[in-house]
Amino acid sequence: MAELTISQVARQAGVRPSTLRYYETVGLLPNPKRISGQRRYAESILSRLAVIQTAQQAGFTLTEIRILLNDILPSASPTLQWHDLVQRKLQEMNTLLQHVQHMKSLLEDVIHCGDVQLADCIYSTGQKHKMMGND
Amino acid sequence: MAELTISQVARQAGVRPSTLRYYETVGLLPNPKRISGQRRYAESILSRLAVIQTAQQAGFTLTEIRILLNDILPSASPTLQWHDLVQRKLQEMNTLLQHVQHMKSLLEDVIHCGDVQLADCIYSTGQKHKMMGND
DNA sequence: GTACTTCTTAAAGTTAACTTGAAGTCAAGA
DNA sequence: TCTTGACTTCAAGTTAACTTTAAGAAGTAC
Repeated sequence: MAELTISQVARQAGVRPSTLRYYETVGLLPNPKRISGQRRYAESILSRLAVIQTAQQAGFTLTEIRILLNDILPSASPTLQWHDLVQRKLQEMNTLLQHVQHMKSLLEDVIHCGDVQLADCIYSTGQKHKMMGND
Repeated sequence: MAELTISQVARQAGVRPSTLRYYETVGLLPNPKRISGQRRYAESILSRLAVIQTAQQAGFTLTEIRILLNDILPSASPTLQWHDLVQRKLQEMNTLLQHVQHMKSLLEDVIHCGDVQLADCIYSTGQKHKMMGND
């Protein structure tokens, strides 16, 4: 089984070596084997990194991912905490989704302002959205 | 016409006094009149702040808002730059929207993982989404 | 006149997720 | 042997949008 240097792992995972060292310091990656001081990784690190990236894309913070990887996944019965975490994150995503959609409609409204009293228009658009309870 | 202290403005606008001072230092607010060293604002500051908040909710950064308020709005023909800015921001919002929706579907997929090999499931869910070009 | 509140400034702290820089080690190649 | 390239650590820098802190001044109430 091939052992990978930090820059090989970095290239294959699409991150920088410094990112991997950083992940190590914050406890996201285990301390790898060393050969004359240099890190050597098993290939399995790549799927761990993929999990991290997937979780990141799903909106988890690195702290949450660390908890997930180190505390929840290795535990005997991860179900409860895991589902709680995902459900909570799903809630956050829904809120964020509404927020983004609100931003969009705000922009779409504002783009129909004439140029004459642009500031006034932005102001009244903001007020209108406030009225609509879209905040 | 009543003149407002910084904390009155702050309360009415729903921000902290320190935020107003900060806005002043970054050029978002003009230097207000002083009475024995203390800031006094005309009520019109409130609609300017509302414009700032609206623009912020629309996803503009403070730097963009500063440019908008100081450079574009006071200029004779703001049309082009203004529309460009809003269109670009609308693009960004659409991208963000897709991203958030992607996060959601990722989470919804992952929540259907059994507990047995959760890490594997997250990994393969991530791969699946990669395949779908949803990244 | 003193206690209290609100204001002032300038500088440093906060958060997340890294990145950059400085100074040094190590192994391989010409 | 000398150079080159990749690695090492640790500390500090980056970005955005503020917040906090410290130390002090000014106005108001009693």
